Amino acid sequence: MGTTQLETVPEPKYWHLRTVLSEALESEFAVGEILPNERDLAARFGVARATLRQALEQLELEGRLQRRRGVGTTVAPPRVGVSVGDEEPRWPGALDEAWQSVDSTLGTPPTAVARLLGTADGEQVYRIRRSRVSHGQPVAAELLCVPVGSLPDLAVPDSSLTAAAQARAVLRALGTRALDGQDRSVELGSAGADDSKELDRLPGAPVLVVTTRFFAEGRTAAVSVATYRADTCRLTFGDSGRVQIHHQN
Amino acid sequence: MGTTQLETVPEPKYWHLRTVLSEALESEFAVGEILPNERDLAARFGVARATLRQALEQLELEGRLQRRRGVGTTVAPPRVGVSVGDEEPRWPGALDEAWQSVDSTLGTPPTAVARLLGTADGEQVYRIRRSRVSHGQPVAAELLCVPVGSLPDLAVPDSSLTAAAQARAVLRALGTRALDGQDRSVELGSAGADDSKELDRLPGAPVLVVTTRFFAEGRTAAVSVATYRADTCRLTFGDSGRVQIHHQN
DNA sequence: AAGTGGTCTAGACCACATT
DNA sequence: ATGTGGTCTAGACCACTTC
Repeated sequence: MGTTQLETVPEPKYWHLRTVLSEALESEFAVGEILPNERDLAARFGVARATLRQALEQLELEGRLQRRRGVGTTVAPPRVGVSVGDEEPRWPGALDEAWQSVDSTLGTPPTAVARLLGTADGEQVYRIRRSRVSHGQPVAAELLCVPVGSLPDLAVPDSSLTAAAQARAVLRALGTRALDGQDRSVELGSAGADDSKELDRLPGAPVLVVTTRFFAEGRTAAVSVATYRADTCRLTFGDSGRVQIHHQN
Repeated sequence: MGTTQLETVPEPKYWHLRTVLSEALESEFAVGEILPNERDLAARFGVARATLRQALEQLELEGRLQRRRGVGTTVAPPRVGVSVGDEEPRWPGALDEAWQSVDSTLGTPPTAVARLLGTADGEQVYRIRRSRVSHGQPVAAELLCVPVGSLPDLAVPDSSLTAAAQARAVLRALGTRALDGQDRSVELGSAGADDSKELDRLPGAPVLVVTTRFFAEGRTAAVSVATYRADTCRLTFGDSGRVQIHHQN
């Protein structure tokens, strides 16, 4: 077994290590079990710790491992399927959703969001921050921006209201309007300082960014940017959330 | 400007560097422009090359940079929006799609796919590999598996047919059947040895894995696993493909 | 206090593309 | 031949959790 290494096209050590560890995870470890620490593992495989870490990072990116500073490295459970969007469009804040409002302010949107909304520079929007929890773990953080002009019937928020109450008021006002359609995109991103705290991860952690535009009366009435933990989540469309999907090689 | 560093909660160097570089990219560089090489940049910022590389990796993950061995680091264009799935389900291989069949074999599916198909161990499937090109660049590689039993009318392939012709025959046969529905999920993965070659990336490159199940006559008639380059692609649902979305901070 | 993963360093060599 | 990014090393120290 020690003599298998003469390959015609020698792959990088960390990649080979990843494969070896991957197989070991399937055959010799149970979900939740803790692995030996990095220094021991590196010594066992005869590589520098940095090289071992490169392999672990790959496996963590694939959702196979979970690493926590001060604690250790554990075998991750299969990713949870989180349903994001069905066939028919719906306003955010519909009752059956798993979102919880954590804050609501009045201010200017991030420039990327302003571009999607088509708002003028410095135009005010309601900024609602929500978080989504699944199986007791935070899985997503969202920033929902609604131009003040989209909700003419809503009184400018009273400072006597709690942030959560303000958020509810905005969502309720949105729900009364006719929704013409919506739009969605998914891309890879990395958690900023704020999101990473909400998601209980380090800054820079990989996230799946789901951007949704809501259309009403010929314009973009709201934009939601939701960041999902890429390590623990599998986004599902339709009703595939019920099914187990496992990692590929 | 050199004295701004006394922070109450000092963030990691590589993260701070990422921010600095990110701002420089927006203000001082044009798309396609090449950055100074890593050794120079590291010296300029007074950090080790490994630390600088950590910052560059972040920016590459976010689709802001593109690095090519032997060439250099360039400013990446905005991610291209690739449409994946509309409202109504449709068999793969419909005419308007941008997929190109590259191979077709008869064999057993990967275990993860077998689980989704509900096939018995060792049951044979048509395995079709396709690739998708957008703007002259490969953006996705797909493995489409169809159990032989799903297409009773199709003769077992003749070895005289080319792989592309076999693939067409399978897709055509699929298209004649009634499609009851479909199912989709998106998750983060890393490119395997085979996919990474098709996508023109190094093994381990981040990819968005889109898994689609096709239902017909009460069973899963086909499963598609498509891996999209996460660095260059933004997956769109509905008709958001027309719009520019830029990175967040 | 001890043990874990996270950050950082300063160097070396390799694979690849270009000249 | 040169220059680029990619891999790897051996060590140090830090931040965090747990005991």
